[in-house]
Parts: sequence; structure tokens; C-alpha cells
Amino acid sequence: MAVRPQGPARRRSAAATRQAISEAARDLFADSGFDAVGIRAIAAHAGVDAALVIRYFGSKERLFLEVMAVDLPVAAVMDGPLESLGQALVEHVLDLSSSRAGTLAVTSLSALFRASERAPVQQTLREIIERAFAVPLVGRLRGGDAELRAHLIAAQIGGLLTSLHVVQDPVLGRADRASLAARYGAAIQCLIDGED
Amino acid sequence: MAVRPQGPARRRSAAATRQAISEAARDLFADSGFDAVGIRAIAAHAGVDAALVIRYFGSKERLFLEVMAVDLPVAAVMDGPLESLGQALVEHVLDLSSSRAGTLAVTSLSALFRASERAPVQQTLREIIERAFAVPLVGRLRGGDAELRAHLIAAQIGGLLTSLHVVQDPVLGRADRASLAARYGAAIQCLIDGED
DNA sequence: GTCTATAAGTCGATAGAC
DNA sequence: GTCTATCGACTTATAGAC
Repeated sequence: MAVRPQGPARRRSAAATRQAISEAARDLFADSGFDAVGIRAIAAHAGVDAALVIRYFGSKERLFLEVMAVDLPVAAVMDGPLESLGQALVEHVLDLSSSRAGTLAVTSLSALFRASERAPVQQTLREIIERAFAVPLVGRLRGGDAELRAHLIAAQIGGLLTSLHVVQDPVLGRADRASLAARYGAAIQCLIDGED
Repeated sequence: MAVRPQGPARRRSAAATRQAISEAARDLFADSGFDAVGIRAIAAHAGVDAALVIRYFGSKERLFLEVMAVDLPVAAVMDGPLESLGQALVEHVLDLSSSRAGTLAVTSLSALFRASERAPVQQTLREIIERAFAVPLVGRLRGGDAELRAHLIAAQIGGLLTSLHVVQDPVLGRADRASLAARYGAAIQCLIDGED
């Protein structure tokens, strides 16, 4: 085996270092929020030096934006039949927490939400909503005010998500999946159907 | 006139000092959030010394909780007729921003939402929801799952409030009051009516 | 490519003089 | 009741050695 080169520590490829920082930041930001997580903690968690975090990402805020800008994984259910989309959407949202990817999306969204006094974070949130709801829905909705209705549906889903994961409403936590999907699904269906 | 006593600065009554700190904290927290506002800034804004802020309120977090725990002023509309409560509720929420007290409630609520990774803040939010929605609604709703439905209505209003004031969705910002109240009001009415 | 060292500043909270 | 002074720890970000 070749002896290690003269660098102060073991080398990794640039890509591997970047990725390690990315993953550490994602995990820490997602469960403690932007302000509570320092660059030192991210570096320690990634096994790199704190200066590298800035070197690779420019600033803590840019790192946050790059790492938390996930898409809400609802594309599949949004293409389903319109007549039962309300209930299907709620079921899908309730099931997010049982997959690793879903949990990550939900915790990232909560972190974005909590950091939304920063203008670029707010912009990121708007883009996520636009991609997840407005884009797939506006063309499909019958009746007037399609764009408004799509954004109101996004507001409803946002309300459900924040009640579940930000406020952590105990009544919603105790409720069974079926009644929750039926009740809230019906309210969303109301906006899908339109009926002007 | 009696000469001023030997204190290092002009005296105020304890109550007046407390109130000055309270008001400064309320304003600053409401438009910049918990983390972004330091004790020194609050003190400067109130015209007092930074040490007094801690002396009077114990800690920055206790000050935040005491000052931001407002009630959402919806009691009046919640007692209105059930058949049109959905639309009335949305109209009321949309009109909050045109009164001083309403704006204060909305910005305080936004600040609480954004600081909700702290357990006591989360608890405060739950109590606000309980008082504003569950208490006045549970007894009045006909049909099953009254408690669940009341909390889902709270989730819907929460979604509307956060879309308007936290995310600041531009589509909702541009929409006219009447269509917004009609569309979202109908969706809320759906949960009020029940129809199991 | 990775490190040490440090700049330059913030923070919440406390002790004690007056 | 109000102040000064300060503790101790933290922050983001940079400069430059290796």
C-alpha cells in the first residue's frame, strides 16, 4: 500500500466531502431548524472542518436553501382520478411519515416553514407549492378560478401538514386514518369539484 | 417641585417599565421573530437597560411567551349562524389585517408558528387553537366526530392564515375577497355540515 | 484539499454598585 | 428601581500555512 500523501489529514474527493456536508446539514437542519444549528455542528457531524462548509457552500443560508429545497412527493397521486382526489391526497399526506423519503420531505418542509421570515426561504416555499399543486392541477380543474382553487387546495394541505407536524395537534394525532381522510378529503374535494 | 432622587436615571414606576418592555418586545418579535431579536434590541426600543428585561421577565423565552400569547379574535363570528359560518369565518380572517388588533394577532401568530420548535411555544399554539375553535364549536356541531371536525376546521383556517401571511402566496394575495370567501368558505362549510 | 488560527462580533444572563 | 461591567460561550466568515 502506498503511504499517505503529505496533507494534514486523510483526503476525500471533493464530491464526497460536499456530499457529507450536505447530508449532515440536511439531518441537523431538519430536526433543529436553521438558527439552532451552527456551522461547527454541521462540520463535526460530517467529519470535516468547519471552514470547508463555507468554502463549499458560500454561506450557511445558501447551504440551507440548497439542502432543504425538496419537492413534496405528491406527483403520483395528483395524476389520479379527480372524483376521489381529495381523499387520496389526504391519505397520501398521512402516509408520508411512514417512508424515509416522506419523513425527510415533511421535516424539511417544517424547517423551511419555520425559517420563512427570510425572503429567499419564502420564495423557495412558493416554488415548492407551485410545482406540487399549481402545475399539476390548474390544467385539470373544471370550472372557474382554477388557479385560485389550486392554491387554496395547497393552503388546505399546508394546514393539515402544519397541524400534524408543526403544532402537533393531539386530536389529529389520535384520530384514525380513515375518518381523517374521509372528513378532510371531503373538504378538499369541495374545491376540486368547484360548483360555481 | 421636589428634586429628583439620587438614582442614576429618571425613575418610572415598575408597572410602566414592565409595560414599555412588553410593548417593545411584542413589536420586535412580531416582525422579526424570536431568534432575530436580542435582549439588547428590546431594551433599546423600550428605552430601558438590557438587564431590566431579564430582571422583569426572567428569560427571553418567558418574555416571548407572555407577550405573544394572544387570542385569535374570532369569538364573535363563531357564535353566528351555522349555515353560513364557513364563508363568514373566511371573511373575518381576511379582514383581520385591516384592524390594528387583528394585524397584531396575525403577526404574533406567525411568530409563534415560526418559533414552534420550542415545546412551550407549541403548547401555547395548541391552547390558542383549543380556545378559538374547539371550545366554541364542539358543542354546536351536529353529527359525529365533532371534536375532530372542529380541529380540522382549525387546520383549514391555519392553512389559510399561513398561506396569506407566512408563505405570502401571491395568487391568494391577488384574488378578490368575494371569490376567496366563497371558495374557501364552501370547503370549510363542508366540515361544519358533516354529512356522515 | 484540508487544516489552524483568528477576526470581529453577537448572544443571554448575572453580580453588585448606587 | 436602575445602572455599569462583565462573564463565558457562541457565531459566521476569512487568511493563510501545509
